[in-house]
Amino acid sequence: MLIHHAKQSDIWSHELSIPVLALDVVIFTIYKDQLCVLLTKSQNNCTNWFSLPGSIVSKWYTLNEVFDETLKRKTGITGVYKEQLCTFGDNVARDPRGHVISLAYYALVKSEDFLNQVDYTQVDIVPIVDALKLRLFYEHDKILIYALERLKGKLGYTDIVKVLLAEQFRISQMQEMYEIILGRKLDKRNFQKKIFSLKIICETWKKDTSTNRPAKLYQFENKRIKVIDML
Amino acid sequence: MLIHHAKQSDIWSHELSIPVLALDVVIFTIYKDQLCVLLTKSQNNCTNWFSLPGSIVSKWYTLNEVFDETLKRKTGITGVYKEQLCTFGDNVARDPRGHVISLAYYALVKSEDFLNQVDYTQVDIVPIVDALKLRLFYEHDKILIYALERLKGKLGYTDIVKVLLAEQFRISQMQEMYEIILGRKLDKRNFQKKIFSLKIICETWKKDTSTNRPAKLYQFENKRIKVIDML
DNA sequence: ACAAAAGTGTTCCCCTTACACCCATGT
DNA sequence: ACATGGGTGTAAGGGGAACACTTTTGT
Repeated sequence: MLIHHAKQSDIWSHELSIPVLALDVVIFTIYKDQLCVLLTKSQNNCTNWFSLPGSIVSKWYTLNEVFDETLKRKTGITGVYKEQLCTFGDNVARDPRGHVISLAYYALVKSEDFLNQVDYTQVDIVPIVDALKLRLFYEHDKILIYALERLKGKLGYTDIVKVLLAEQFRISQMQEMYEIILGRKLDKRNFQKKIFSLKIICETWKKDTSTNRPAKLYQFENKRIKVIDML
Repeated sequence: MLIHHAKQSDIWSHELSIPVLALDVVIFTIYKDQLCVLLTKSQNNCTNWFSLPGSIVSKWYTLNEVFDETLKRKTGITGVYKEQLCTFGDNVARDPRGHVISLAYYALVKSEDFLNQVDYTQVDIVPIVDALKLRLFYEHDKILIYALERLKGKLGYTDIVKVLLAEQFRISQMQEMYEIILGRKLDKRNFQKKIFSLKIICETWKKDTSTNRPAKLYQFENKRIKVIDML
C-alpha cells in the first residue's frame, strides 16, 4: 500500500498543519449483465462495512501513479480507462484519524480482465443498485452517486463504451452495454441507425455464430476515445 | 493569507511525506464588454509574471472556507457563484518549493461588485483572450483553458448567466452576456424565442429608457441556479 | 430626417421517436 | 416445427437555424 511510502507517524501528526489527500476510486465493471462496483470490505464488530478502494497520496507521486497503484492493488491490472471526478473536502471530521480530503476517480474495466486476480476477502463486486443502498464509510456514498451520473453522461457524448467491449462485437452487445449502464431499454433500430451514422465502427466481415442466427461482427475504427454525440 | 494558519517551516519540510494541496481560482468577470480573469502579478527580475489567485489548504479548513478566503483576499467579496473544476497533480516538480497539488475552481462575479476593492498592485484584470496567450506560473495555463470550456458549457445547460445580470435587465443584455462568453454572435429572434419558451424569466412591466427605444425589463423567476437546456 | 436599438413570424431541414415483420440458424 | 435473436424502413413531430422589416425613441 502506498501509505507505506510515507511515515505513518507524521501523516497523522497533530503537529502537522496540512490535511492528507486521499485518492479514492469507483471501479465500474459489467458482471453478470449488471453494472457493478468494487468495494473494500472492513470487518467492524462482526458486520461488514464498505468503502471505496483508495490510497493516501504520498509526496513526489503523481496522481496517475497513485491511481495505478490503487487499481493494481485491488484488481491486479493497469492501463484502464479512468476519469477524475471531483474533490470532497467540506467534511473535515469524516475520518477519525485526522483531516482527509478525498479526490475521487472512476475507472471502467472489463470484468474478465481481473476477476481471477481479486482477493475476495478484501473486495466485493457489488451491483450498483445494491451499492447505492449501502452506507459507505466517509463520504463515499456521495462519490458513488456522482460517479454513476458522470458515467451515464459520458456514454452520451463519447464512445467510451469501447473500453468495455471485446475487440470485435455484435451491435446488440454494444446496445446491451448502454442499456445496462443507463438502466433503460433502447430501440434496436434507432440505436443501429444512430451508431452507423456516426461512422465509428466498421464491419469485420466475420460472423458470430454463438447465437442462433449468426450476427455480423463490428469493431471500432480506432482506439482513441472520441467526444461525439452518441445518443 | 491562509498560509499563515500553517507553520511555513513544516509545510515545505523535506521530512514531510505528503504533498501540499493548493486551491487556485479562475475569477471570471465581464468588464468593458469583455470576459476577463483576475490574475496575480509577481515581480520577477523586472518583468511581470502572472498566476491564478490561490491559497494553501490548511488543516481543519473546509475547501469552501479556503475558497472564500482566497476570493475575499483578492476581491473583497464573498458569496459568489463557484464551481470546482479539477485537480492537477501530475507535474510533481512544477513548484520549486516542493510537491504541490492544485485544486482548481472558477468563480463568476459581477465586476461592479468588487472593482473598487481590488489592489491593482497585486492583481490585474485581464481579458481572457489575452490571458490565454500568457505563460502563467505552474500549470495555470491549463487550468484557464479548462475553466473557460466549462464555463461555456455550463451556459448551455444551466441558467448561471443570472449571476452576472442585474436584478432587472433587458433581454438584449442577457444575450450580450452569452455572446461575450461564448465569443460568437447569436440570432436575436431565436434567442428570445428560446428563452421565453423556458419560462425562466418574467416581465417586470418596467421599461429601460436608457437606450433610444425603451426596452422591456425582465427578471428571473427565481434565484436558484437551474439545470435546463438553454441553447 | 436620421440614427440606434427594440420588437416580431415563417419556413425549412434534420434529427428523434415510435413502431412490426421477416430471416437465418440451432435444437 | 419452433424458438431465438438478427436484421431492416417509414412516417410524424419537434426543435434549431436562417432570415428582414417595422417601430419607437433621442438627437
